[in-house]
Amino acid sequence: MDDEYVEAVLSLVERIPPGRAMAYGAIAEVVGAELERGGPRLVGAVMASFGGGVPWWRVVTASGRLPPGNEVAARRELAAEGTPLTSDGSRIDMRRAAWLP
DNA sequence: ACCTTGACCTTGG
DNA sequence: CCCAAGGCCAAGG
Repeated sequence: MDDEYVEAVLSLVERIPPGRAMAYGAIAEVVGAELERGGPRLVGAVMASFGGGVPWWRVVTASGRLPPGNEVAARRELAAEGTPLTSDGSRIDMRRAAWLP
């Protein structure tokens, strides 16, 4: 992916308010609407390589599952900012937390 | 150019 | 809830 696409994704993630979240697919739709390219998998690739500088814990799968590897840190952040979670606490409740710019 | 690999998504069993 | 199948876009070997 090129820098323009990476920038678009990262700047969008930065705008997600605390306590809310966006799915990879949703991000792909918003960004793709302007740049005419990309998709959920590409967004995932961007976050994997360049997501370190943004609130990556607010980006989850469509079903609210947290990204692999950093569940521990993610849970702490989410709990701290009061993100709506499912009863078992393992996933984000996307019906309530979903956010669109 | 061909094939494999992903922080994906939806549907169906 | 878990798994498999198809569809998806781009990168890397």
